[in-house]
Amino acid sequence: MDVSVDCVLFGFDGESLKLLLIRQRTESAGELTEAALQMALPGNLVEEDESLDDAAKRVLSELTQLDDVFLKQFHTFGHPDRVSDLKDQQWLRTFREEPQNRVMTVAYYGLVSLHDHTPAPASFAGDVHWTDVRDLPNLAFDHDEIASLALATLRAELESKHISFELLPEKFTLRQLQSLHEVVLDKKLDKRNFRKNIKKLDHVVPLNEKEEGVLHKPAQLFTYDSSLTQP
Amino acid sequence: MDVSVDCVLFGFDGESLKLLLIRQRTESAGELTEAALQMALPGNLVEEDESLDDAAKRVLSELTQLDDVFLKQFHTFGHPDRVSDLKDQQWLRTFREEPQNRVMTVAYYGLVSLHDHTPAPASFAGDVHWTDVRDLPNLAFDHDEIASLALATLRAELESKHISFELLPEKFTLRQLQSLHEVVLDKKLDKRNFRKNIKKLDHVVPLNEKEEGVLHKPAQLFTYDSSLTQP
DNA sequence: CATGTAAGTGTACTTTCGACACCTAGTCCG
DNA sequence: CGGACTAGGTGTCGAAAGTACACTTACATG
Repeated sequence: MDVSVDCVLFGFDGESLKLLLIRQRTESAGELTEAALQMALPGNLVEEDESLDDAAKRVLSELTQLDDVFLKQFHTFGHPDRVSDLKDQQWLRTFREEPQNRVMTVAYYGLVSLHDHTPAPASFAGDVHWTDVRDLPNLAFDHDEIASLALATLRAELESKHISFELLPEKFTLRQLQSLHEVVLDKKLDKRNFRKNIKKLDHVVPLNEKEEGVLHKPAQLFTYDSSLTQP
Repeated sequence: MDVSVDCVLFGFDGESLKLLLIRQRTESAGELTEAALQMALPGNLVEEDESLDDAAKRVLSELTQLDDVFLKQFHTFGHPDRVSDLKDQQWLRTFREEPQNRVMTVAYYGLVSLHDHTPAPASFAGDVHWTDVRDLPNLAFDHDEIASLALATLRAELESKHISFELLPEKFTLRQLQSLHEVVLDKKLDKRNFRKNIKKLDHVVPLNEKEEGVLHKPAQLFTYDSSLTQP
C-alpha cells in the first residue's frame, strides 16, 4: 500500500480565504484527456525514510518554495478505491510508477499569509492557482472531501489554537485580524467586542508603528509573540 | 510501507477509566525474551481491500468480540523508526511476515461501557487486560504517545461531541454521567451545576424508571436519544 | 480647509458560570 | 416500627462573560 501526504494550503490576502490547487496536465499522445481540466490538492508519496510531517513539509516546499509554513495533520483518508476513478487513473499513469496501487493519504492543512511572503507557486509543478474557498471546482480523487474537512477543521481550531496569525503578515492591524476571522467563520463580528477580546490575549502585542499608505486614519500595528503561548 | 490501525479502547465501570491493553507473548526457543512483559495497544495491519474504519472495527472485533463500538480516528503516526526498536522487532518477528518493514499506524479511540455489554477480551488474542489509565505501564512501540494523545483527545471531545454516552450503559443515572466526566476530566464537578447543564440537553431523556438494588434513595434513569443530535 | 474613510473607544443589558446547604426516599438494622 | 445511614434531588445569588449599539478622531486627498 502506498502512503501519500496531501496539503490543503490556505492563504489570506486581506479580502478572502484562498486555497492552493494544482491543475493536472494530462496529454496522452498529444491530446488533452478528460482529466486535463481537473484540479487537485498538492500532494505526493511519502518517501521511505522521512516522517509524515517531513513529507508534508517537503511536498509543500517543492510546490511553493515556502519553508516554515504552519502545517498540521488533521485526518487520514484510506478508502480502498480513492484513487481508482478512471480519470484519476489517467492522470496517475502520467507520472507514477505503480499508478494502480492503493494509496492512503495523510492530509495536512497549512496556513500562509499572502501579504508579505508571497509564495512562488509557479515552480516546476506547473499550473498552480489560488482559488477562493467559496468558489472551489470539483477536485480529483477524494480531494473535495479532504478540502471540506480541512476548512471545517480550520474553523474549529481558529479561535482555540492561536493560529490566526499564521495567515497574517508579521505586522497586522486589528481590522485585518477581524476580517480574517469573519472570512473563515463566514459571519460578521462586532468591532468593539472583537477588540475587547483581542486585548485580553497576551500574545498579541501592540507595536509603536502605524499603517502607512492608506487614505484614512492609519491603524496601529500589532504582532504576535509566540513565546507567550500559554494564557 | 505497511499500514496498521491501533485502537485505544476506553472503558468505564462507574469507578475509573480503563484502557484495553494486550500483553505480548514472546517465547523464542522456549524462553521468554525481554519483550515478554511489554504491553501494547491492540492493532494490526490493514488488509488490502478494507477501509481504515473497517480495519479498526475488524481488529477490535477480533480482540474483544465487540461490534458496534464507537470508534474514531484521531491521529496517524508515521515516524520511520517507530517499530524498529530491538524488543519491538523481537515481538514482530514472532508473527509478522516482514517484521522489518516500516509501519505507519492510523490510531483510533474507542469507547465502551463495562456495565451492560461486557467485552470478552480473552479471545484468541490471549492476554488482554483492562488497565486503569492512571496506572499505565510502559508500552511497546510508540504506544505511550498514542495512548496519551488518545486521552487528550477524549478529554477535549467529551463535552463538545456528545460521546459520554458511549461509555455508559443504555440506561444510566446522572450520578454515573457525572462521575464519568469527573474521571475523564480528572476534576470534581458541582452536582447542581452539572445537572443544570445536562437538563439543557435535549438528547438526554428521563425514563419512567428508577435504579434498583441500591441501599439508598433510588435515582431516576436516563437514556440517550441519538436522533436528537443537533441542539 | 472641507470631505471622505476607517480607526478607535464605553456603557448598559442579558446570559452564563460558579459557589453553596438542606430536605427526601429508600435500605438496613435493632 | 423507628432511627440511622446513604445518595438523590433541588434554587439562589453574585461574578463574569457576552452582546448590542453610536460617536469622535486622525490622516489623505483635492
